[in-house]
Amino acid sequence: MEKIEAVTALAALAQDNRLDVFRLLVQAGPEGMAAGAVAEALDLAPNTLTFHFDRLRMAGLATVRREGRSMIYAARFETMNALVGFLTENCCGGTSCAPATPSKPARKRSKVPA
Amino acid sequence: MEKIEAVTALAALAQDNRLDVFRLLVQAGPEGMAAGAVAEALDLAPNTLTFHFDRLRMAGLATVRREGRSMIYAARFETMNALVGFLTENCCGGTSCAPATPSKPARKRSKVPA
DNA sequence: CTAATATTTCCATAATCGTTGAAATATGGA
DNA sequence: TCCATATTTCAACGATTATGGAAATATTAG
Repeated sequence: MEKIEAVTALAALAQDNRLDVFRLLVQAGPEGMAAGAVAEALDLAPNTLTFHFDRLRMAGLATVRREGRSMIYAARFETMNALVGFLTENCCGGTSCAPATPSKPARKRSKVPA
Repeated sequence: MEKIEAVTALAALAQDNRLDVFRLLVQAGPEGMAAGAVAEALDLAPNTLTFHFDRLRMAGLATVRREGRSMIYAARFETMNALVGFLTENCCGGTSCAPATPSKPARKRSKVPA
């Protein structure tokens, strides 16, 4: 995942209501969930919800499909996985989130291995 | 990690320059890095940098200490680790980022039966 | 003390954000 | 067809954001 995609995905999740929406979609699983059901579950106005869905979709974190009168939104797990991967690789020490690569052997403190 | 902390941390990382700053701090390791060094490395104005450092600190993603005339900023790996944990737990299927509730082994395409 | 360095604080500004209300669009049913 | 349902689009608004310039603060050197 590129940095710009990561920033967009992070921004998409960095909002109270939108994070709730995404969590709900995750819980709903791959089958997804109708916009109306999300609106009712989270008590959000339909137009506000459309705004948040758009953000999630532009960030690659959700997909839509029409089913009758309803729009069914579903989480894109692949993107979420890539985001977590990006954060782990780029914003953590390495595999786990440990202090990164001591460029030279630390003098004062001895580093705890693993 | 609470949801509100996660949102704050996500917002702190959801900005181009700030993500760069944090990544640099991660690379710098626990010893941290002087504000001026970050400014030079990323070509950012000192006041702009202070603004971004503040965000990172308020999100618990960085710490400061004074060393002579310099302010040394360091990444808070613990918070970053907690954030990744939050995302994995709450925004993914479970341990990894797999589709939640695989009630059935996902055939090619099945219409919603409910 | 004064001067230089390193960083922060203050004020201003354009841009973006999240929400609302009203109107528009799409679908399915009588 | 007309009507109800489901969702989107549009226009507007106050709030927040990221950045810039100028001035203030803290520390060290001379």
